[in-house]
Amino acid sequence: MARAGLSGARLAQAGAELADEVGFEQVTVSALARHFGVQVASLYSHVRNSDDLKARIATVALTELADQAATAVAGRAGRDALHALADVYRDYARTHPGRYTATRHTAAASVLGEQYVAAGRRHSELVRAVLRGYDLDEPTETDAVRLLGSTIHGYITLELAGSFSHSEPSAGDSWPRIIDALDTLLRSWS
Amino acid sequence: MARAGLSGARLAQAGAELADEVGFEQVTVSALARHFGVQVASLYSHVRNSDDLKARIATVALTELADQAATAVAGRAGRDALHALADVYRDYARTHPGRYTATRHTAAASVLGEQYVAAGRRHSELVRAVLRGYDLDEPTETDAVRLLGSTIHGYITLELAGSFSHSEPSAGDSWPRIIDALDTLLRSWS
DNA sequence: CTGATTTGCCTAAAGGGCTTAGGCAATTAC
DNA sequence: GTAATTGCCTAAGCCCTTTAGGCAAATCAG
Repeated sequence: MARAGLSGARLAQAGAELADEVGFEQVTVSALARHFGVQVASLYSHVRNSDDLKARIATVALTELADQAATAVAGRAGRDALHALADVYRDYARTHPGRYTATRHTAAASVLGEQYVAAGRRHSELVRAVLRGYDLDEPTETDAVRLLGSTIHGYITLELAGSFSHSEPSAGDSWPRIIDALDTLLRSWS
Repeated sequence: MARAGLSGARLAQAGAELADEVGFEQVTVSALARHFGVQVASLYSHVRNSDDLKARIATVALTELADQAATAVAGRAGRDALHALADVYRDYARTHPGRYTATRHTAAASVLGEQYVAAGRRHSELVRAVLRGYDLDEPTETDAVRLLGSTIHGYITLELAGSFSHSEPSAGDSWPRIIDALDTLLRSWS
């Protein structure tokens, strides 16, 4: 019988794609086995269990997102960098909703640790790099990291959940104005 | 055999408490049946299915939170009202993490609709009431509603996930400073 | 290239959650 | 007190997870 050529990495990758199609919560060891035309038990040679699979998907997504964010921020500063960074997150969430959800699957930290945590650190560093254009002192800079993270993540989460779709203006119109407001705020933060 | 005295409302209430203990995702028809010392199938006379149960819990939580928010905002305006409102959300999430998570279980809208949606509208109205202290024109007021919602919800989500627990200052220290920054921003929003 | 070892996928089986169907007993209504 | 209703029960089927043990394909030694 021909082998399917599975591996931890291929499962994580296929799982990420599946997450975008059916939602991260619906990604299951069984569904992935069906996708590869393979018995469910066969996947357990490559992932420890369901949590491990989800953690791997989360790590793939968080790393991919960090790569895109790094590219977007490179060579920009201030307001320009802020918009570029914010847009990367929002665009990623809109094109890859399952993967975006996966990035927040924080159980990943306790299961895989290492790579997931490393990707998380890259994100923090990128936000701090953008904030260097606003010269803030500690602890204000940390407050600002948290403000940006909260607002961006919060907006994306609510938009993905459809919270903005039943009222005017469109979610896409409010977005740049809100990022601009944050830029103004950062510029004048004591 | 003595009856347990179940009802949709009691299940929703017990489910909410269970959510705070074990996490909203772990609230299951089976777990709830165990809690009442009753056979699993018995719950199906009171809730349509698992989604219905979760939607009821979400509605209980969203309504309870709206009540608390309304009380907190009553008689306050401007910065004062903003802090009071924001604190209600954060405190609720910290004391009732399972219930807070439940409030964002938006599948609830499509299952139960009515009450859940009504509670959601109350939240929007409260935020708009607070914003009346900052006189903003449309569409800026809507942008501001979304900014506040995003930042507050985002911060709470990240804090609950432990994202702020491995760095200084504490999540409790950044919070009032971030809300103050939002107050300043709203005061000067074009 | 052949034989031994490793590795990949398989079958089998057990446990748990969800859900429906149908029955008996406790409660409520008359 | 009897009849109608309602509440909880047993039984059974389906899906997902996970472990154990086996056979065959790939890989490695000589």
